[in-house]
Amino acid sequence: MLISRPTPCSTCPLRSVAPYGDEATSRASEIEALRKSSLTFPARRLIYREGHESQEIYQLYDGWAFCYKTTSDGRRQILSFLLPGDTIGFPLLFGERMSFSVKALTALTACAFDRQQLMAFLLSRPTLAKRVVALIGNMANCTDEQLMNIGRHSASERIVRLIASIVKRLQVRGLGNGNVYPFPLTQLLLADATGLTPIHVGRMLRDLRDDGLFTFDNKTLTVHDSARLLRE
Amino acid sequence: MLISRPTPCSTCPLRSVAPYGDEATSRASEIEALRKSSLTFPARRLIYREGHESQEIYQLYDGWAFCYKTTSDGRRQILSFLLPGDTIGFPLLFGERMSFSVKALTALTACAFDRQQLMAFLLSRPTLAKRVVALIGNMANCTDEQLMNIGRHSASERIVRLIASIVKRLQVRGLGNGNVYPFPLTQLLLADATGLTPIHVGRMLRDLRDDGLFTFDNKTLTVHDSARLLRE
DNA sequence: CGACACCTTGATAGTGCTCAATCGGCGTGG
DNA sequence: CCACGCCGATTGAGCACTATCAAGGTGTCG
Repeated sequence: MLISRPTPCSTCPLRSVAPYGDEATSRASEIEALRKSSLTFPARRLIYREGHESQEIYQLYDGWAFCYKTTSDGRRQILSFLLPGDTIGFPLLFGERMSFSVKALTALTACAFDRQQLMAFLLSRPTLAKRVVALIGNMANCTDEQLMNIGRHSASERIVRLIASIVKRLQVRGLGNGNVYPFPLTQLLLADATGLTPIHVGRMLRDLRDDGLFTFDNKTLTVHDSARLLRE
Repeated sequence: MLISRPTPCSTCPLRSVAPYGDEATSRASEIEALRKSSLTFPARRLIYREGHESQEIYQLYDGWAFCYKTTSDGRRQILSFLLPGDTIGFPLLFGERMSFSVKALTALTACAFDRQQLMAFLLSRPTLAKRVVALIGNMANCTDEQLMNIGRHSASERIVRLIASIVKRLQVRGLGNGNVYPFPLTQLLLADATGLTPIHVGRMLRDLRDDGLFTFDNKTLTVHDSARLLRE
């Protein structure tokens, strides 16, 4: 847990993968002892509020969530999406206060850890500490990528890159089936993540669909031109 | 060194402050032993290139630098500006490869550390390790702020907020004199940091000047309405 | 002096936003 | 079962904001 597989190029801040066993489960027994009750959240439930404290960190088992900040006048910027296996509330590892809000996007199941216990455990194991440190580096890099994406790309490029980054992460985790992936995002969420208007996102998605890149409806993404979507 | 003062709201990723002694200099003697030769870079000198390895981390004594990424077609996104006291190449603390480039903005003087030595030292001192960890949290938060700034604010708001964040950092470090601050940024640099065009940045700066917010010329920023610039 | 970097202005084009209306799906409650 | 409300997607028309292109001006440095 809290271990990052080498996700080739994902644009995901919080990225502790391997929910169901991988090379890191050698330590599984010790980690299992730290797990508190597993629990569920309904869709749209606020999990953390920006600026608030919390002693609990979660690992996402199933479902999606997203991290965001809001401006004083109500505009929202989504910082990242959390997929199964990700850690919810990662910043609580190095501070007791969340710098952004997190909300459940779908109904989700997760497992809770005590912030301090988990941190103490991770720091007590040098190899784990190293992995956490590498993970932090990845997180920072992904945020930087997103910054460049929003700052220096056109509307349709932003959408393509955001979706590509999510698809890559889904692939790494073995979610999805061939060219078909679960994809519960709405146009409003895509807009808030890319700095665009939901209406304009809709237009761009139509263009991309007409272009034969991908289609999505009914919370399912179907990639028709995988090479073009995922190339750089 | 590598200690972050509580900078109220700065938008600065790499933020190890206190170049010339503060509460942390209690450990100064130990740290001094780690310092390698101090050195200078001319303006516009590339210090790190994205994707390359390096064993040296620098602490900036004097002058400005900036971190950036470039797209395949040459567009540039500036991620952050580095001020005197900041650490150059912070990501090398948790990885041997830089995920972005760093360039000297002005001529600058700095002091070198060996990456591994420094990391080992910081991790061997629990109180220092804690500070590094807090610093990482701050860095992430500042990048998130910048993401929201670019994603959800108008051109002039972006510029105001970017400049406000820099002014706050200058204030914390005691750089600047009353309402006058050193400010070596060009309109092109502001554009690459805010995701705008240099020409448009110029127009917005004119409007802000006409509005009586601030003026800047000759690498000097004069704030006329400090309350309005720094509010929120 | 020439070369260069930087700033400024104008005219024009285009990208993305705002506003308004329609439509379908879905859950809730009568 | 249907009515209703809400959410989300889609379309059109018009506008605002930002980019692009072109030209000229200033300062600095060799």
